[in-house]
Amino acid sequence: MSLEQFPEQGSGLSEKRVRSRARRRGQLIAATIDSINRIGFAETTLASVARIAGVSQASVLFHFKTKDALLVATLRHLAEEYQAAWKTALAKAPADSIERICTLAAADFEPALVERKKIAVWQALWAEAKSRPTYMRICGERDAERSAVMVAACADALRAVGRGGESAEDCAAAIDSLSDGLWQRLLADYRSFTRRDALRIVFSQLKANFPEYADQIDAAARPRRTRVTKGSKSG
Amino acid sequence: MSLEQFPEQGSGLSEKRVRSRARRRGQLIAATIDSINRIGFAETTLASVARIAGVSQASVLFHFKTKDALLVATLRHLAEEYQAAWKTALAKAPADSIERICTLAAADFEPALVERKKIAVWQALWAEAKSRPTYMRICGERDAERSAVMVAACADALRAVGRGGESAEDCAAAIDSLSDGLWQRLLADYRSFTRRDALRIVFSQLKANFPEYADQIDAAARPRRTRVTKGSKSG
DNA sequence: GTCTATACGGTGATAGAC
DNA sequence: GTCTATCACCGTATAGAC
Repeated sequence: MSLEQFPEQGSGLSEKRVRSRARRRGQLIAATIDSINRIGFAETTLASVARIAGVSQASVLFHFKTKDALLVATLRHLAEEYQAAWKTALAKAPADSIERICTLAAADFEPALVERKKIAVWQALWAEAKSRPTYMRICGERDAERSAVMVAACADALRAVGRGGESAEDCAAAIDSLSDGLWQRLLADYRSFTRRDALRIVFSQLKANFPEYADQIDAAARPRRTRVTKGSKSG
Repeated sequence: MSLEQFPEQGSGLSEKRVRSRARRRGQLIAATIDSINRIGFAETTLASVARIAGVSQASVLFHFKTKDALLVATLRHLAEEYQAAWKTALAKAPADSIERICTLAAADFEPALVERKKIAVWQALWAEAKSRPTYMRICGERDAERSAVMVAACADALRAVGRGGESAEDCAAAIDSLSDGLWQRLLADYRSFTRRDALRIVFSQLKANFPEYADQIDAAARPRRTRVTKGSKSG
């Protein structure tokens, strides 16, 4: 989950140089997130990002050739973080299908992911995605892979309790759409609606959909020990 | 559900004049929706709206003093349309609590509301709302009233089946958040995901949450005769 | 009411010194 | 790499003719 790779210019740079570069880019992406969070996507300019990062406008453009490239890098960063979160969680989860469903559902609300400013940026970029093919592509890839895993887990779980005739797609769509809606609410009602509220609702809906697994779902809901361990990069 | 009222300058204008004005404003709001739908919120300018509406930029500013006023009017228009839709639906629904829940849940997906371009505008304006107090207020009012009705209906329904101990707030939040998420998906997967898919999933979740009312929910799901009758203005 | 013309500030991007 | 200075352009908004 390193911040950025540079496939464009991978060679000829000392490792130190590369890391320094990556750090700067990370700072600028963070500043972009801050800016969108504070003043919104439409109002975010190179000037606002530069000011928050404490550098000059030209410096931003030195690291990202264009404003658009900066925004795309920001979106990609969030998408990668999201993907890493659920993949890591899934890797640690038992192989049982209902456990996998619970794990995937809960992973959406890991503390690092539901930071208010990040949700704000997701919403903003996602809203713009419709008219920006590049954004759409990045977001689409994010969802496709996860969605496939969720559908498969739902199909398994349904089959295991003799409900193989029901639509696993619909089941997965219900769970995932609920997550999306709860994210939205986390952004809107951030004072009165918390991550714990969201998790409680998610698990209540899992139980409603899979009453046969009620005990297991309760058990999965209890260890609120959602260790994120995000820093661990392979290398 | 008339397009616009003019509380600011209500007097001294002939009725004809007032209506002509309202029509123009309606056209400009429609053009704004088109623009946001096509090129996104950030790229929408007075020029783009004027071009779509087929008038000059100055003409837009004659009817809406500022660009911001135009955007606020657009958001307000959508919010009023939304509110009118669920209120009308609710007025025609039986008084039974589960019927009211079904009606409210289904009202979110009336054909007039789930036009792709309208969802696109909702998403865009909602994403900006965080950094625009005025938007937030308009959206907040929209949700507060409806949410209260939904919570009350859930509380009734739960009590009626001896589950009064469960949280009606959570129940309502689950239903409403699902709707929000499904709206998002209607926008993203508009080719493969339709209004009917959304309705099917909503009703499946209602049944999962209220298995005691399965028959009634099925019955409510069947009459897909969602007449909108939107034109009827009280006069 | 609608237009054309225009003022004026801010925006993304470049040039070139350090 | 980072800065200041600068460019061309485009955004909102206004003025004034018709």
